[in-house]
Amino acid sequence: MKKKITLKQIARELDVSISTVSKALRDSIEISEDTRQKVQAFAKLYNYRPNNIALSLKNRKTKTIGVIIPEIVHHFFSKVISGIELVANKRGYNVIIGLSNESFDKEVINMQMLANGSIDGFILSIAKETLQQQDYHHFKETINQGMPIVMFDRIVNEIHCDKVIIDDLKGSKNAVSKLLSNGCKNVAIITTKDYVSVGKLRTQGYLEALEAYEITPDTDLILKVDDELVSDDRLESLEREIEGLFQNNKNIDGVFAVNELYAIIAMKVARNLGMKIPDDIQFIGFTDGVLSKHATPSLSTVSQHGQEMGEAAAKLLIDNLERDDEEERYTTIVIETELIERNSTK
Amino acid sequence: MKKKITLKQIARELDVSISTVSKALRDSIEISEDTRQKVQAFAKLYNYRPNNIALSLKNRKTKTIGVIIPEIVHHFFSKVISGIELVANKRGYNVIIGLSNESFDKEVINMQMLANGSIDGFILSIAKETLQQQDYHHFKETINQGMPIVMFDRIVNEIHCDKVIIDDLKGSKNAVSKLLSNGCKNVAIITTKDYVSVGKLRTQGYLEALEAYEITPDTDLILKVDDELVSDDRLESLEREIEGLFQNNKNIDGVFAVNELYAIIAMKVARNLGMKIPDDIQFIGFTDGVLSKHATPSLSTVSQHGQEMGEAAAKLLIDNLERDDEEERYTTIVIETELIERNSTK
DNA sequence: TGTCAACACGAAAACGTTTTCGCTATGAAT
DNA sequence: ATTCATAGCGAAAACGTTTTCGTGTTGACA
Repeated sequence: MKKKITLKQIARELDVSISTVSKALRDSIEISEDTRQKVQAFAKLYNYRPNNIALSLKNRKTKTIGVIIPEIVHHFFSKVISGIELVANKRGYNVIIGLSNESFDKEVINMQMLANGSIDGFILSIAKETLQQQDYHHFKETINQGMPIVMFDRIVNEIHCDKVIIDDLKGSKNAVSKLLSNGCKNVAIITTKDYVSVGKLRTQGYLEALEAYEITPDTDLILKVDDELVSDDRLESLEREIEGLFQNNKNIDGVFAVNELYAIIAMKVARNLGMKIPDDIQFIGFTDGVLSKHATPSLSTVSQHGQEMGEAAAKLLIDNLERDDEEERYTTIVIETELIERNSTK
Repeated sequence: MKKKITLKQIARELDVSISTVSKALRDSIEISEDTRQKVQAFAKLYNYRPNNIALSLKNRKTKTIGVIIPEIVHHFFSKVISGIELVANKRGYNVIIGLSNESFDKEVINMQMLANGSIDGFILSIAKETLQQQDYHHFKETINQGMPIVMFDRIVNEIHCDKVIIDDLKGSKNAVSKLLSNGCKNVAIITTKDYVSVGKLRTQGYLEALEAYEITPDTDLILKVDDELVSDDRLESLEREIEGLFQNNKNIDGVFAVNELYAIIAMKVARNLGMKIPDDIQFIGFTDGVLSKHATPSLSTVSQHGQEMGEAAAKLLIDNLERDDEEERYTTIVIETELIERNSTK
């Protein structure tokens, strides 16, 4: 087992100084051709690589990005990470992951763990609990210490930083408009409680679409589900809620759901009730994931383009990190959504 | 913007030495009650936290685990990460992610990026291309340099290190036996090419189950699909392949697929051909993901318990890192699979 | 008064780099 | 012969810690 070799060891071995070795390896003109070759050959032989930690300490930058997300077993978030990793790697950065698990405390702890010099900046999506408690001091403190943050998807206006979002309102408005233009007269929405910003916005898009078609919203057709974090028994009760929705409103002929799972479950319930998709009832979901694509019938969805969001966020952060003018100008990038039409709509 | 404060700054501010500050913060008995309180108060006021990079350099350990996986937009792998993160965090470690994207080169580059001091050890699952080329020098070198590796799922016997696997053979043998005991007479398997070790093992399990039931394997019923990495047009051709399988073998009444997607697609094809599930034909997949649970009919699967695998791998690695006896004894942990019966089987 | 332990603190090394500055020897130019 | 530029290299500082060792002051005790 030959341990990693250091400059000091090379220096001792070749009977030169550490500085000489360092310079020789970086092709400095100060060093004679002779010694340069000697050093480089030796270094190659022993497979020398500069110690990253030492470099980080010296340069006061780690070339590492911290990413905090609510969960990773989730198509959207893993897509985003995939995008982050892509541009980060291309630009010589590493990605270090923290999971908040939708918990405020874990979010804070994770950020503290990373903010002590381990990373150069954050990319994050806010935990639900944090959104509920509306306690954002940890973000403010981090930014105050000079560590840049890029937020994506679940953001909050109160915090002043770079952001990458989609136009939730427009995306859902489009989707609902599509249902209406496809002939649906009674479109229901399955959404989340309002504290989830995206849920709220998507509900608003629904309402605006109705308005554009001069339809008065019917509160009976708006189902606000308690939580997105779905355990197995929550699933059961969700099914019953949706079943109730359909039973009490026999005229429903279109459903817009603010996420993929709600839409899939609603389709299942509808089919069990004997409705034909898309003839009797049409469905559109939000967030294009593996479920939408492979469901039967395949589900039309509003794609969030998670990978692009990740790429944009990473670009924003790294550009910021490598920009030397100190002038802070925060930008918000809006990624366009895309309505992917499949077999759950006509 | 108040930047992070250092020991040196505290020392200067309070007119004591750096050593005194350091000791005071760590409650050393060398320091008088007076100065201790003064220093601690000051540190708290300025929210002092030791710089992680400096600590890493000094201690020659980073308390960070490097994870290299083929892709992250994948239920199984994200589950594993989730498990790794859980125990890593609990034990004060961070997790840094590298994606090989199934490419040999990216695997090597990623490992080099991390092996230069950024991490204390690796947890990884081998890229397909690496398995094909059978070039494992980067693993050997890493281990030789004293950096421990834990492999999970896609392993290779040639490399001597800790491993976490499932009993692929047993898992698939169980699944196929289940189909047979459910009355299936002609069970087909949809599998991958043999270079993917798990594909090979699962195929073998299939054969052993048949043997146990004294059934002679029919090569027509063994469909070896080219690649697991499925792009959209690959999907189409996969459907046609499976359709061919069914058309040419009308007697098939059971299907075992080595992953979830193959099973879902096969179910779809079968349904389109007018077969009733599970009456005419039964299905079991491998890898319990979101598709299996929410498909209609829901798919019976062999669960790999990804999260547990991640937890076990992290525990193995950290135990190794924190053990001081130098005696190397590699262990292989086998995580039990579980057959989850849903509606695609009787 | 002289000795010694205990106390409280500081200096410095070490981790592995990079970089600035200074030094010496060589040869050329005056 | 003296000056001077230059080539080639080394010493040391710096990044932020922790820890070992040394040192000065105090008070107690013989």
